[in-house]
Amino acid sequence: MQPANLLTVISDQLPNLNCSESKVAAVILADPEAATRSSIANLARAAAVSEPSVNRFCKRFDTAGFPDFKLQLARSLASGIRFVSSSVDPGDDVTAYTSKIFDSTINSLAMVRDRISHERISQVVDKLVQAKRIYFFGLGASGAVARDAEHKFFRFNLPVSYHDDVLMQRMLAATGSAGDIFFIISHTGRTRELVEVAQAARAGGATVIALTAPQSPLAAACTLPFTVDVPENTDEYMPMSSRIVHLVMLDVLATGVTLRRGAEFLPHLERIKKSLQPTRFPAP
Amino acid sequence: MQPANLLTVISDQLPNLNCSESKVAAVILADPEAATRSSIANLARAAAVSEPSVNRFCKRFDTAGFPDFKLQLARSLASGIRFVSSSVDPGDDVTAYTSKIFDSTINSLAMVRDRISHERISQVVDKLVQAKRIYFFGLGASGAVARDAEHKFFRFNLPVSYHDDVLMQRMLAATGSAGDIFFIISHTGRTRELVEVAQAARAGGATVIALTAPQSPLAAACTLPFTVDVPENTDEYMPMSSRIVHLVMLDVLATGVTLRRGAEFLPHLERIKKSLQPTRFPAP
DNA sequence: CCCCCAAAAGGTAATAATATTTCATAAAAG
DNA sequence: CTTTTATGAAATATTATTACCTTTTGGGGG
Repeated sequence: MQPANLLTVISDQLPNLNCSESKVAAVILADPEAATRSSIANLARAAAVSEPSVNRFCKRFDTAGFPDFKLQLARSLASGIRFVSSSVDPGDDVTAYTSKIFDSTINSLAMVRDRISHERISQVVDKLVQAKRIYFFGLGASGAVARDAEHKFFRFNLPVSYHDDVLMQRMLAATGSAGDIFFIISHTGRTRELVEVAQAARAGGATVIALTAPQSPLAAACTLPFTVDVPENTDEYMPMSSRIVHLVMLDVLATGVTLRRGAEFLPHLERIKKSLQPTRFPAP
Repeated sequence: MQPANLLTVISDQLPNLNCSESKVAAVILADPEAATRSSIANLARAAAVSEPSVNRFCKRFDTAGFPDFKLQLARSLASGIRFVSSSVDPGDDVTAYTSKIFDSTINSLAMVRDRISHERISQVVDKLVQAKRIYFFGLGASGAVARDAEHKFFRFNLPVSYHDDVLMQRMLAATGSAGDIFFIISHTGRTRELVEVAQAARAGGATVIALTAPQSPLAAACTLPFTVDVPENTDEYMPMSSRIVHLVMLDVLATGVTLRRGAEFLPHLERIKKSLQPTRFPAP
């Protein structure tokens, strides 16, 4: 959707530029941020060329003119900064690592948002709506995700549980049958235990949905793979953002199911909400 | 620090705007991308106001004028943060509710990122680094957050546990003493049980940190309130994004602690990572 | 209840800033 | 010695800003 980063394009084209154009390029690449703020006269002066030269430079890069060029530049800078600064260094101070972690999480979410198959979400919601019973399975960090999922799906008035105990998972999988959904959550999709659980559940005729990495053994082993591609953090200091993405995906699924249930389901939700009131101090 | 997203700022200010300013805001929010491309005359016409009104609008939002405003707008658009005006409607299709949920989550994160006190993060990290023992407490959805926190903090080689059982929480709070940290997570901060637990733990000399809403009874009851202000979703269909924000805040804290521990701590983390290898299928 | 004033909001038109085009000239290539 | 290409000066067009004027609004006295 977004065209290639303007700064990259400029530096790629650097050898093909003529004298005054490359002077302009040099000034812009030296401080792109400043370039977005200056006027054409300013920039021309800084590059020691005439204003029309700057204008020609802009048009060369498929922009309508100088103002449009600045706009595009600002855009590439904004998206660029966030991608570049995504890993935490040992020397980072609070401000630095805090925004890096937030930015990288936001990026993962934005990326998945733009790439996720809505078709597939629809299919998964279909299955969940028809389910007689749902099990959420996860281990380690994904155990917490499974627990959160249970907490969201119990509202739908059907038997839902989460399990982070491999033995329980195996036993439940062995007894699964048509109408049961085993919803398996795994960051890597390569955990042997979970793959075996998926196979066992499938053998019994149950539906197995896996929220996991694409092209993983787990995705291959289930009936309906629901894969999200979250760029792997190789950085030692960086937290896994796949957990977060998984949680949001489950929010989406739960919302899909709620909408499918229709408006007559709302009083039920309202009742659940009300039930918590006595446990709380009144709102200010 | 990154300035707040311009679109978010505009919609925050929406109620404080006068007639023509809100007309301008409406046009911009309806199609921000188009706004970055149009001239001031164009936009004024679209909003049925005069050009100076648009200019005044721009200055109200701390920009130098219309061109600068467009630049900032372009920047906000490129940051992966998309502005979301409406919440989920019963008539929404998959595409609509999926992006609404993602966008609203991303927005909450961006908002907290720009408003959080780094000073306070630092203080909390200080406390956590010095802890002899950490308990994470949460109920309901925050129980899953507490569980995730346990999974992140156990790496630091000190006794960490999570509890979502009120009786356990009470008993542990009663036995807490200096050097213990009770880290209480609550979306509303108004759960009576948790407030009482906080008071009990504090009475015993333990440090009580609460990740919760500002100005809540829980924030008042603890030694070190660590508040995040996540706009409340009044919408029936919309999931709570505070859970996600809390998880990311805990990521930040864990990263802070890791960095404090220094490089000699990395082999320890590496060992933990290696321990999982036999449980997995090899990576492709 | 009305009138008048003050303050705020909004528009018109003049002005300033900025960008673009046209055209002339100089340098390089053929 | 052309022809092409690169470049800048100046004119023009576009766009934004300012200054100033009109209308509206709301709030006390008369």
